[in-house]
Amino acid sequence: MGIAERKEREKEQRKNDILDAAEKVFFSKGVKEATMDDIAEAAELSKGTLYLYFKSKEEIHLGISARALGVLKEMFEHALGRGANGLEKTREIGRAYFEFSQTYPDYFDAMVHFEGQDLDLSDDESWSSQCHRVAVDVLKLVARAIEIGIEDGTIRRDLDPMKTAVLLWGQTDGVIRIAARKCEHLSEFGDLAPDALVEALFEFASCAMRPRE
Amino acid sequence: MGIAERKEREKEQRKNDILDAAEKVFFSKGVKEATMDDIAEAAELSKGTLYLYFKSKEEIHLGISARALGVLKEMFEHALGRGANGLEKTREIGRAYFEFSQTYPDYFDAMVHFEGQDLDLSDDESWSSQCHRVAVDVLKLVARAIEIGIEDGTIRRDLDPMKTAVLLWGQTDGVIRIAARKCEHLSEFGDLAPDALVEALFEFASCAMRPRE
DNA sequence: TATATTATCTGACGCCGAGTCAGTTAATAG
DNA sequence: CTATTAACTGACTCGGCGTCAGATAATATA
Repeated sequence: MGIAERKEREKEQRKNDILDAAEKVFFSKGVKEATMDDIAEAAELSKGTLYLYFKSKEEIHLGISARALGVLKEMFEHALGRGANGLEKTREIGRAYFEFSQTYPDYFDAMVHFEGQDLDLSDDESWSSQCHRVAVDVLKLVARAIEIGIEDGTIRRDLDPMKTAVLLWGQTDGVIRIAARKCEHLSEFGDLAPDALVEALFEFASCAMRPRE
Repeated sequence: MGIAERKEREKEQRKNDILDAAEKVFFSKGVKEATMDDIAEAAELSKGTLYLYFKSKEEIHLGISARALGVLKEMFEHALGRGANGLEKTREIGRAYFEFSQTYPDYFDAMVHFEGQDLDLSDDESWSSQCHRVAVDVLKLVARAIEIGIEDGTIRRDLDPMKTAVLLWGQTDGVIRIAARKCEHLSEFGDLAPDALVEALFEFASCAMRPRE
């Protein structure tokens, strides 16, 4: 009896459709301004139906955050395949992060939103947990690049991969946020173009991670 | 006729009283959960009166952000007086930032909230502009520490003070956020205690800023 | 001191949006 | 063809933000 499975698939499909609609609405008029009725209309469903698939507007938002993290993870996977050595791979991941923030600014915001949550992991099936799992995967990719660097000698042996990954993540995240949001307001203090700022960060980080000669 | 001035002072006082009340409410039950009626009650005023002093709940929140930034600025000023040289002063400022986040977590959150706004500086008197001005002051303190370092030779000559200040700010901000919010959820991957993470960041940054021998 | 004018304050009310639920419709089982 | 279950609906409730006509207090004027 394949009916149960089909139903299951259809249910997943519905969720996806709703997220598609929510994305359109959120990204066009802003998350705060978007109403559940807007989303319902865009999804061609009644408001009540939305609540059969998502507990709240917040859950929908986190659903989009999960998508964002998925995209980021994919970009990191590609980046990991690029650089010639561990240090370069790490840098490629950093570049991928910046590219992500520029190419998918709305996804970037969604990711930022997730990061701002104090997450409750009690329910494994919640979007919050979903996001967290992907975020951990993403971090592990960074850690992997660092490990490779340690093995091939382009990165200091005394660094702990995971700890350094968290560090790099935090640094890059912080700098990109400023670069993305505040640049224009600081232009009076010289050229602080986003890409210049981010490249400077990579210089800093590379310098700190390279083995001392 | 000193009446106008007295009135002016009283008006400022009222604003402060309202912010005091709002702080209590925001910090005890959370910004999202707090209602304007809660604040009105805490301030022993009617809700309508709040709107004579603040345009919206959001404005009150930004008012608190401005306070937070004020506290941070003061802490940075003290830190600037501490270290023996420019590089050390820069590090002291970093430490002050971490201390700020630990000592005044609610102010830290308020500051984060401000940073998340896409700020409209059209109105010079708005709290948004107020916050921005103090934030720029704060950045300038960092830049000053770097300048001192360049002068006394503890920091590379080729770094632009303001650009580097922005960079350090972003990095530190990002790492502290993760350290503050996400540590417990990453403990499975080794010891990622906030202070250890932040110290590692300072090591990184010092390493990158020091002149190459 | 009595009265007019202005500044400050009030809280009931309008409005809007999140989330609910009793009832309808469609799909599957018997 | 009917019974049962699953999927859907939209009118409704509830609660919070922000408003405004009117009350109250402070100051100016006669």
